Amino acid sequence: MVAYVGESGQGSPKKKRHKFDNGDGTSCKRCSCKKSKCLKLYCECFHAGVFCSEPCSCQGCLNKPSNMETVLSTREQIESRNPLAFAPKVIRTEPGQEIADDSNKTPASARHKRGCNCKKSSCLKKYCECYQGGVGCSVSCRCEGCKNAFGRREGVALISIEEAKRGCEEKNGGVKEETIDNDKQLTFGCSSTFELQEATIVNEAWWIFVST
DNA sequence: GAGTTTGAAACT
DNA sequence: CAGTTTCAAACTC
Ligand SMILES: [Zn+2]
Ligand SMILES: [Zn+2]
Ligand SMILES: [Zn+2]
Ligand SMILES: [Zn+2]
Ligand SMILES: [Zn+2]
Ligand SMILES: [Zn+2]
Repeated sequence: MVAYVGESGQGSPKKKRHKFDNGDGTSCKRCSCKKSKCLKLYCECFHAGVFCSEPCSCQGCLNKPSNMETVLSTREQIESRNPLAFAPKVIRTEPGQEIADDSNKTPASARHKRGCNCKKSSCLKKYCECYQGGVGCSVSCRCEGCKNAFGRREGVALISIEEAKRGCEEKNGGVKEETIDNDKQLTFGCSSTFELQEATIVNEAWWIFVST
């Protein structure tokens, strides 16, 4: 198995530099778990793959080098249920170019791994993991009323025309009328709903915008 | 510092 | 899979 990344980790570059130096006390704070014993993903230290250390104010902590066996086995247990449990929350491409780039591109280089599920924060507070990570929301997010300052979730997605027609036939009894306008716009309606679908050509293929 | 709000993680 | 509970951080005062 992979060597556990401890506080004095041998694999990590030995940087003593404090991540957050506000200059006034409220800095470099770590976890303050009370019930999880720092052996569940609730604990940010455990979740980040590091042992608890000096700045932590946890109670009944078991996330220590002296408890390496339990830490590792617990970690593997959780990882077996969810292989992405300890993957980086945010995937960044380059340290420099992350913000102020893609306004409406779907791929989105820097994104949260599974997206957020914010209901009340509008993704504009650190309650939102996307916002906290400094990345915009993406199609994998299921946030409501997203106002993420780093980029809002796209309200639309692209699906292939084949997929759209298939859904139309399965759920609505088939495609009703289909018209092609100068090879530029394709329109068809679903039989039962009369819902009009408009498709456009992107990359030599028909695509339909659907709200998400 | 105490109390509230929030959404991920855990549980059923 | 969905609904509920638990949890610790973010936030407010
Ligand atoms: Zn902890
Ligand atoms: Zn800790
Ligand atoms: Zn701890
Ligand atoms: Zn969010
Ligand atoms: Zn998001
Ligand atoms: Zn969002």
